[in-house]
Amino acid sequence: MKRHFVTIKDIARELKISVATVSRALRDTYDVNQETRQLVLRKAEEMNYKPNFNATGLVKNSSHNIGIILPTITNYYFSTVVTGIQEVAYQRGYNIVLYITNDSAEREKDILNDLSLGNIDGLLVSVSSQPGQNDHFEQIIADGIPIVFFDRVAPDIKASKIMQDDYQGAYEAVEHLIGQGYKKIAHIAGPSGLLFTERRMEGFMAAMKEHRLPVKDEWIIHSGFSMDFGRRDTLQLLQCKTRPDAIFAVNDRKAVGAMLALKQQHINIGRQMGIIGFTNDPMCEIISPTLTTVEEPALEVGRKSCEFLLNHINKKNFPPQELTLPTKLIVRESTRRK
Amino acid sequence: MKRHFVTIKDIARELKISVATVSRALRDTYDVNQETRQLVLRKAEEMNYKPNFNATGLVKNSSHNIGIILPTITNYYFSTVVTGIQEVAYQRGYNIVLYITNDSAEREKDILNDLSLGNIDGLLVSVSSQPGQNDHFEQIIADGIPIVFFDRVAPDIKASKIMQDDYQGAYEAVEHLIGQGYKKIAHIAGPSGLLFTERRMEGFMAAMKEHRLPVKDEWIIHSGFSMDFGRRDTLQLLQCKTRPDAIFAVNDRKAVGAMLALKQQHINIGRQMGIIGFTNDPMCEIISPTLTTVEEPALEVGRKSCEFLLNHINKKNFPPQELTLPTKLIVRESTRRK
DNA sequence: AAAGCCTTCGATAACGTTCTCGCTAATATA
DNA sequence: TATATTAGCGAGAACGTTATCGAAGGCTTT
Repeated sequence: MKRHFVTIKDIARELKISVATVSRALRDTYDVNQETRQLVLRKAEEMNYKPNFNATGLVKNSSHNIGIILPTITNYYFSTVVTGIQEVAYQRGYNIVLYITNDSAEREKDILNDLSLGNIDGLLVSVSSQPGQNDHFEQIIADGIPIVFFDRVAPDIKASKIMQDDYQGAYEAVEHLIGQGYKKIAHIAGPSGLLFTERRMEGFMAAMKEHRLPVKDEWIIHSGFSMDFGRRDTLQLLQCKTRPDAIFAVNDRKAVGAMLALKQQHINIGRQMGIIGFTNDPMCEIISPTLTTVEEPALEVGRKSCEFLLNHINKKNFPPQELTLPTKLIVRESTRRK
Repeated sequence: MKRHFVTIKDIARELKISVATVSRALRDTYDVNQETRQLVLRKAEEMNYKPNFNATGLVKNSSHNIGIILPTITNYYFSTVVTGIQEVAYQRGYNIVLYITNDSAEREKDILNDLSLGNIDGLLVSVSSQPGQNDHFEQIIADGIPIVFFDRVAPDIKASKIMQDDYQGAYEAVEHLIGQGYKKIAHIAGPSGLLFTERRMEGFMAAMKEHRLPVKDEWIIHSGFSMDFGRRDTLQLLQCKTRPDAIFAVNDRKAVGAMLALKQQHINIGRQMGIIGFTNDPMCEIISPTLTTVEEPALEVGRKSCEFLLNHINKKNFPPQELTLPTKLIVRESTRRK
């Protein structure tokens, strides 16, 4: 029943050298003869040696675990990001440990408190959209645990941040709408206080200004990210004194909510009201008419975030960096005027 | 920079007792006076002591990690299951380690080989749908690592298995179709060799037989789980000598694929052809007409799987069990004859 | 008063690895 | 030839915890 694993002791005994030499041979080439090194490597392979993380962790004070804190994994974007993270973590021999906040700032704080920091080498975080102080993150960084933020980044913290080009993506989205002949463009946005929400807003504003189109205050609504908020925001837009003729939604879920509301009101999507989303969730192709959107490089965001974090963990003095990945406009039926 | 954690040594020094006593006090009440025990517990609380998993793991030969092997997490069912698993794992102080196979039997095998077994206390598995031997799982179980299978279980392995009631769910789905007046019912199934695929097939057959409805061979198609397979299967069904008037799809994705194909062929969904799926993916309510389906208790499957696995890990001689959770029919527009 | 039994605790050895020393032998420098 | 330097390696401590063994002290029983 009880298994026994091959240890460096076994290798040392077989080769009649000391464990120290085996240890060195398996890691650096420092202070060890190339020949003995080869000998050890071959023997290790032959005996199917696998390092014991508990032992290395105990002396190195590390765990080979990286934590991911995010609002949810049951949507396309986040589950894809996690897939990307998993890909590189797996390659580099790290485990990922998932913490799901359900988009609650309080739960986020609880997790951070419970978190036995000794059990985590680094943290990948996408913050909750609920307003809240972010000083608990600062605390953790001060404790020496590196954090990389992705997508939903905390604006005022000095740490690496990976995002898609929200400004540019929004700009192109709105420009596309304008090119299709829409003029009165509304924006149903996410909660304020989130960096990417603001960037998309700025991209929207810039495009409108560039084409000298007016933006009414009533055309801009901040609310949550869910489909239902999209629906509600849209119904509200329909009450405007000057009714918009197109909607730029902060994400696909809200765009879909908007479409559902419009269908219910028998407003023709495309002709009477153009809709564009953000993300490129598979549901864009399921809904009818199909939804024009801005594709986000979710997989790549995941991969890069993880790579950055591992750099922070393994290289001393890897400075915090921000990385912005490009987006891509995908035109479908919901913005076809016809 | 370098943090220092509170250890049982520190507690021992403060209390002027030995580490052995502290260790005992923190775990069992065995061989330790209630008073000293209380003293230790209070001190530990006060000093904010957190056990070092590397140290316990080293002596106990465990890791507090449980592995999850599954085809993908970018769909509603699996991401929800993972959420459920995470919930109970988190509660019980276990980390979860994700391995994604992309539904490839080969990658599954690779992962199992790479898997440093010393680094995993147990495994939660949903097998790939590609045909392949499952003896590598047997090997791992023989090595003393418990496995719990969920959803896509390997039929011939002696281990705990958590599933939804696929037979009953399918039975009710088909009975619903029959109740709506459909008589020529086709089944676009998953790949054969998977237990739940077979169970749904059996439920389908039983309902048809019960109501004395004939089942043509050409009405049954085995293929993959993706939307695109659903589309292709449906186009094939439309070529049948006797065209079916309803389709029971093995999951929602295939059902949606079927709907897309039907829409493309201008066949009215509901009136000319009823459609029912399985899972209750959120997209059921997005597509038009909305999709009737059988809801799976994904979250509960995740929770229970994890609970079972932790039992296997922590209790000696916890026998392998099978658990079947109930499903629920959800009627929407795609089966409304009107 | 001796013998036996609990109860409670401490000393110490593991667990597998890395790190710090210091030693030897070989080579380079003076 | 004498002295530094260096490459290569081993001994042993350390990391935080649990397990084993036995000791001390108190109690009961004879």
